[in-house]
Amino acid sequence: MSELLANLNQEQFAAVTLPNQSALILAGAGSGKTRVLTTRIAWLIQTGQATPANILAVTFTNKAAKEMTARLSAMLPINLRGMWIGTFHGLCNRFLRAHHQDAGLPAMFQILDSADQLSAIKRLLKALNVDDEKHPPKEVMYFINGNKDAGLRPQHVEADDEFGRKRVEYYRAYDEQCQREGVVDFAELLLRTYELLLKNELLREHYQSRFKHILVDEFQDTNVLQYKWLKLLAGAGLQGAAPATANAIFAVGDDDQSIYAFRGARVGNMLDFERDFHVQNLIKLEQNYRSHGHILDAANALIKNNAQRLGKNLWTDAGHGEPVRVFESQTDLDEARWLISEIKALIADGSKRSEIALLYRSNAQSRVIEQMLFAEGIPYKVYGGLRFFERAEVKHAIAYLRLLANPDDDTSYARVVNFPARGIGARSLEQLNDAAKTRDMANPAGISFYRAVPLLPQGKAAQSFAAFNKLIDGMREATQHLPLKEIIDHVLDHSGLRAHYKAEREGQERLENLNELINAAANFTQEDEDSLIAFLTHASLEAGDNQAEAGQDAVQLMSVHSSKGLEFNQVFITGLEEGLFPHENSTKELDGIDEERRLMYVAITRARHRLYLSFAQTRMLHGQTRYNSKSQFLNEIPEQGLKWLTPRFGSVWAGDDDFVATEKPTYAKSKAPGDSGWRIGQNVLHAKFGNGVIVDAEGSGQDGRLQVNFGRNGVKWLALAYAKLEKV
DNA sequence: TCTTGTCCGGTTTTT
DNA sequence: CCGGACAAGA
Repeated sequence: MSELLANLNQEQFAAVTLPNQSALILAGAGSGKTRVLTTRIAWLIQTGQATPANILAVTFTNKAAKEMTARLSAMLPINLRGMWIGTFHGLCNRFLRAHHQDAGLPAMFQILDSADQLSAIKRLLKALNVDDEKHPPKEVMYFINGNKDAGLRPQHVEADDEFGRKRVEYYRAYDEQCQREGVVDFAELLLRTYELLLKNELLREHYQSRFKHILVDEFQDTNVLQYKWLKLLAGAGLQGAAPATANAIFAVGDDDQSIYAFRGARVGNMLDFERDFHVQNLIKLEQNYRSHGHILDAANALIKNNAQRLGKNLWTDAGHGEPVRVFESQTDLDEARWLISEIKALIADGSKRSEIALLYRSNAQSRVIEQMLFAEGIPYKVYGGLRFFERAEVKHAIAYLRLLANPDDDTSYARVVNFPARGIGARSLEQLNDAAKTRDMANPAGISFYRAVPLLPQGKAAQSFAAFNKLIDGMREATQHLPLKEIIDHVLDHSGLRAHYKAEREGQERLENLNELINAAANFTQEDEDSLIAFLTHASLEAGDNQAEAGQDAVQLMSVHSSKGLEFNQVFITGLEEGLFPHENSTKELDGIDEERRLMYVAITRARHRLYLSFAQTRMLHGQTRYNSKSQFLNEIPEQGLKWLTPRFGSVWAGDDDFVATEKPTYAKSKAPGDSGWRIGQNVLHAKFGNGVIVDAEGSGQDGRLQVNFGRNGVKWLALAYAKLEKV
């Protein structure tokens, strides 16, 4: 016990040993968050306050869940089975597999990843003859997911115009299609689980009495539905305050690191949680064990510019360390050249390449840097590309496997019915689609492609489809009792995938990936479950690491978003320019700049010993040279902690108007009425609509109109002469 | 039905 | 500028 709690600082200790009540732990970057979470679980068990079966620990990424499990098994000499540790989606999947009947799902239900979902929606819209100019599939997808993430079914969505009604109709049709095909998308995993718990009292009470301790990692990233789900599991009721009988939720999060609002995360959940669960135990972990003082000072000073924080200040006893280095270059190419020389120097000084990270706001920025690293022969690894299970050839193989498990999965059917080519084109598939829409009493929603084949009028197409069905059935029978690895091997041969890629000139790499799939299957061991289903779930839920060239000591390139949770000895934050970081699109969203600033905060706090910030005066973007001014975030970091590597005076950035250029500059769009001081991106307050941000403007002075995004209150055009707007 | 050209659009990402 | 998505020829 004392061993368990040894070496915790005062706040960590307090958090770990809190009494059995809900608590919110504000854990700053590098403050030992994971350690507190895992030690808390171990402590609850060791002191006899909980059994493993009483624990539910939920994270956002598989990586975090694995890390937690690994650390726990190092701490506890007991079997961790019975404890539910996993991602929101993973846990919901587990729940739905166990209660698929109550949830109205087939035992073999398949999980659609985002790409599958998009193609399912495309197929649906095509079948409904929807004009995809007016309703682009991507937007329909965002609409559906946005509503599911908020816990809303089609009947809950209000639509006040024709356009809105149409989208709700598509949402409803999409849900019907998924139901018929026996597939669920990511958001559905959560929503289905939530709804089942809501309506089934027996199940709800069972899980409520089981999970006495619910622990949540990265709480600031939860969306509306995830929070509702947690409340339900905790027995906290849906409205208002939780009763005293509610289970304890131990939430760990950092509002300053909330960078996923764009995908539905709601920081406000932290405040709601405090209120709903009468949180008396708010503990701040502010001692940072990662970075030197100057780096933390920069981070603290920057994030102070955000309003609406829960408030937190990182400190360290590791000393000031080195100043933050700043480099200004003429062009993006110069920036890359400087990066290379600096990296070479660091390596020459004995730094490991894998301890050097190059961060950027958007992935497109990596190209220039990559090219130069490649030319110089410096090993590097880019994160954020295609992942293993997202590769086309792997998805094809998976589609065949899914059809073995569930032939009604139309997305998979459509994907491979003509791959490799079997003379079944778009025309034939359309015919089949028509046949599948046939409704009768037995099948009010229509039937799947697979089942529609016998309904086709005799002809060439009907024969081709029948042959394909036979192929699938044949493979299913032949592989029925084989181990997973041999199932896949059989499918690769009999589907013709292997032969297809063998014949292709550049198919070598794809073949290797298919073999890699067999390897993955061979290493995949799942105890008491149907191994094929388990493997398919694994493929959907854990897309697999990016092209990991394991073992190679390489410089790390990634977007700021993907750097969250990681740390490096030396960090370069590149492209610190207005329009790029902060990104220009962010100015059009409510609180957009604040989220960009949190992003910058995340970036800064990745660095242990040395932090570099760089920006370029001109940058090639979309084939055009853009002239940007340096990022406002640079101005928000106090000068005394900075060390400029380039001279500051004579900089062309003395003022935008003094700009001297040989080419005609293309400024970032900034039209605003006259000199009134209104500008795009400005935050404003309106008596009726509340807080908003200016997105567009026309006219000038008192004749001008401003377009303002008021978030949930909509986007409005306001005439300056009438509307009373305050700058915030 | 499969290959070649043109057009468009272009943050961030996990599950 | 560069890749993906779709429309016209072999």
